[in-house]
Amino acid sequence: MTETTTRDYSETLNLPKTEFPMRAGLPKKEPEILAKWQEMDLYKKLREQSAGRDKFLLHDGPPYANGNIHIGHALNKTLKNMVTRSMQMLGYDSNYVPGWDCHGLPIEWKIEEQYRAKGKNKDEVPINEFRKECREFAEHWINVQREEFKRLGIEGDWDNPYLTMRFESEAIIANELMKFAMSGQLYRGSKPVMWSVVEKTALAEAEIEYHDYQSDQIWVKFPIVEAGGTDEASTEQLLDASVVIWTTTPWTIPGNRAVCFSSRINYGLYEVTQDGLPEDNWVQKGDLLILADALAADVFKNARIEDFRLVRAVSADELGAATLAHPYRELDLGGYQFDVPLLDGDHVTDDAGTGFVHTAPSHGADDFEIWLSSTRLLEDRGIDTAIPFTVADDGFYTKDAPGLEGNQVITHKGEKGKANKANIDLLKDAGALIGLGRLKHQYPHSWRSKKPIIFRNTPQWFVYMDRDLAKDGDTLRTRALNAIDNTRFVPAGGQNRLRSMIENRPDWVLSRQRAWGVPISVFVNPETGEVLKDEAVNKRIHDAFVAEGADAWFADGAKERFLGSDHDHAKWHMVMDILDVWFDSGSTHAFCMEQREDLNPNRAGLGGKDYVLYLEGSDQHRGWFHSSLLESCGTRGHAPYDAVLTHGFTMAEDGRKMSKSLGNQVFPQDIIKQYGADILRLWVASTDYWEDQRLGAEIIKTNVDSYRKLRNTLRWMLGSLGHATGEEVALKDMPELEQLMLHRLSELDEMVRKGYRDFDYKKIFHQLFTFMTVELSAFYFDIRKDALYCDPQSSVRRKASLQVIDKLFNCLVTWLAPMLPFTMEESWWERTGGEGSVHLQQFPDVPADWRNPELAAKWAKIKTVRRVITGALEIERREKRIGSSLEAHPVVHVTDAELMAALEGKDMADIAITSQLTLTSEAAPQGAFSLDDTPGVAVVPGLAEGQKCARSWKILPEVGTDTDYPDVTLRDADAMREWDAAHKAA
RNA sequence: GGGCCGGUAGCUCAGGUGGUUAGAGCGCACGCCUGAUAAGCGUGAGGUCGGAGGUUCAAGUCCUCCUCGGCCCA
Repeated sequence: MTETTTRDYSETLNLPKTEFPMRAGLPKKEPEILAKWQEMDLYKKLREQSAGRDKFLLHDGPPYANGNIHIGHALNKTLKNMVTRSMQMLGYDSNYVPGWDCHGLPIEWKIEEQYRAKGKNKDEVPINEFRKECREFAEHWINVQREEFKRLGIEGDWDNPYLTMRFESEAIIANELMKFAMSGQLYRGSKPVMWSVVEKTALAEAEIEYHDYQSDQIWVKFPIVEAGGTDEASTEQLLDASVVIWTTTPWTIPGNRAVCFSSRINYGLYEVTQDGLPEDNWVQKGDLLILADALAADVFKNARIEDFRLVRAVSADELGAATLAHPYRELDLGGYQFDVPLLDGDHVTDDAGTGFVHTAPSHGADDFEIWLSSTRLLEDRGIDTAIPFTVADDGFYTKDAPGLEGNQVITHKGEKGKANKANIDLLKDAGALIGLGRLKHQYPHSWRSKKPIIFRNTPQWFVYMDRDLAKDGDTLRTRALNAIDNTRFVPAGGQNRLRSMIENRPDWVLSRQRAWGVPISVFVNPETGEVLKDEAVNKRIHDAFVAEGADAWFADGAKERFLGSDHDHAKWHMVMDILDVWFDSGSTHAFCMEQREDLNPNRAGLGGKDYVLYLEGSDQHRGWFHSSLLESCGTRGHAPYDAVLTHGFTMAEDGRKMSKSLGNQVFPQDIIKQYGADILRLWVASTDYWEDQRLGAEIIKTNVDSYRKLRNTLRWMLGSLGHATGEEVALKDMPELEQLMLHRLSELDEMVRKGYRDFDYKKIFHQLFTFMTVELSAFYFDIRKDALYCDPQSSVRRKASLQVIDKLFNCLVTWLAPMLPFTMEESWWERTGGEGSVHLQQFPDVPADWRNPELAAKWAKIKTVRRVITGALEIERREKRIGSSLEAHPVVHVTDAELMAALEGKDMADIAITSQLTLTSEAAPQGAFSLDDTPGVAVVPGLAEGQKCARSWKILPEVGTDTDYPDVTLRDADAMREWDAAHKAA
């Protein structure tokens, strides 16, 4: 035996050659890429590149500037970024200007909190000093969030974002408000708000804490004064009866205007049958009371009655038709002569009380709501719908509570005043009280003073929903509903959701009794509620705000300055309320989009070609989508957007809400630090964001795995392309396998473009990912490795493959760039030697002649045959007869003529990655391998004959027949001749 | 309590107008390769389609109820 020293052929192979690392190291790499983008001023290049194109404007909904970003922000901004990047690459000018919401309560709280820590009181600080601190606080968080957003790979005009607190913004917001005033849409009304007597201030829901509190509870009769029974007798019977209510706030009785019942509850007329009651008992034998059946026994117990009987049921119709008298009507106090209607209300239950709810629209949200929504019904019945101001800001009754003036509900120290006792006494005098007690329960308290709060009616500023504007029937509501019809909603369900809100919403309340915001910069006649309409005054206000910000409204001498000399200063009062922040953000289209040259759209819906999209969480149907719609419809007559896209919320891995207490929160900062922003973005791209999504450790891990697979596939392409020369092979000269890949690219191109237009990122991602793993990595690349590594440099097959891989790479990297901007840029730079940016590319034009469905159909057949071959080889492998598939020589029996036709001219050994393969149409012998779902194909496995090629590892009889290279195949011998010639020359 | 939305393998997703044994990728298990190597290839096991009724010759797909979860209201 002679020992042949075999040459090391590996250096003669075109093995993958790339610097692109297998492990990404994204947490370190991404900041470097960001720095490079900054250095090349990518944002500016994008703008220059797309100047003059049709605009696709994603108008940013402003996050609130008061803390680090959370996963919801990350999702939101990432989606927005996928929109802008993809639209830019689809050929639009897709600019993105981020914004921030800066005014409002939460920031005020933080500043107040800081005051408290220093023992300072907000009221002792001049308002503009306080506002300055709020401004600085917002500024700080804007800067923090800006960096966090940039780190996510969000491209936009970060150097010039819009801010609701910028002077120009405040000026335009005030201007928008004054438009509502000038057009008569703004009016002064009233509404009950949560009020702290101690602090003499209105409180928001979030400023309330619930503590135990001992309330006085009373059961009160409201006599029926008008009734409509089924017949005369039943009517008479009702007129002798009373409806009973229960309340824990006796002081609200003067404000009573209605009693609510529910048509879903069963009510009965009950008669007291008890003998021997003391003479001074509040309830006497023969009294007729109407109560919910479920609660009657309980009520009688509290009225100290043991014997009673149900006379008959009382229907909802009877109740709805009846009218009650206020219990104070007969007391001669004046002011309680009005009728008290019975209103059917969903909020009424029969699990506590009497089944009837005392309704004082001045003192409760439910009460106010039902009173307001019953306006028409009440007016038809001749009932005055005015809501009384029964309690002043100091807790004392006003003249609207006749007979009770001088009594206080809550004292300035937060203790119970005499109001409850005074009312209880009056009720006793009137014979209306039937039960009395105390109740310890949870009651709202001010988070600041820890003292109980009350609901009290206060003047507020509203915008009419149903007042005619330009013409009959042209109301803010009808305008908004029309605008909704003309807007595209994705997903479509959002349209109904917004519509039903607009259909049902009450008038728009704009005022807040606050300090940090844009003022309701109007003057009002305090007697009549008339609003001053003077363009000259408005202009002075606007100009001052532009120069000094809205602080100008609160500065000394503001009234004189703005009113000037044309108006009686005694007659007009400055409104010191501020605007609800929803009005601020509802005006972003006015002070950002319309004001910026590079945005101001010529909208498709309005005759132009630009397109405006709003994209936020689905909660914004009630929020930004809503307020922007009303603001724009009120001032411009149409919606500020062409389309509304919504996303769901991010849940923990178990599908429940993330919460601090459950410890199931996921922070974007943590993911970025540990894995990188592209991992987070991969999650966004892979999930169904239209619904709620889940996120947790396992899901992140899945995405990390996907990322690795995707990255390695790219890496291999880059490695192969490391040998590309750019030589072109004509489509018709390419092997079918290459043509097949181009066909697939043409199909994917269509899918990707449609997917981006539909904002359907998960579809794009899943399809591209599956394509890369199944069709590229496991099929095309696996097959072509032999040709790419071993073929001679001159091989057309190899050149065609490199050309196709180049196309594949180009398409994939650009298609994925909106989703994975960092990794695709890294790949792009690796391929181009650091030139330009993938983000400056358009999605590649895919030639029409790549599409070849006939070829695809043929190759589908080839693949079914391949499956049978690999199945057969698997058995051999399991039986340890082979290891590598190159050790095999299967005999493939194809008796199906169609399948056989598809295989015509194909090198099936290549396709099945075997060294040899025999194809025959003869019937297969007994025991040949086949698959149930692939009739007509059977495989008899066998071993490849011949020697193993030292270069390509194929086993062929020809190995040894080349005299120059006796240890390789003839193909490899040719390759070696070329290689040696080239290297000798060099 | 009301309005709207959702619940398909461990994970992420497909499953036009109801129609053969419900699919894919990832993960997992096992095997192969060792020239994509903290990689690549293959095979396999995983689902009473949230639950219960109903319509139908036939339902993951239609209807009703229940349940769990979400957003917005109250």
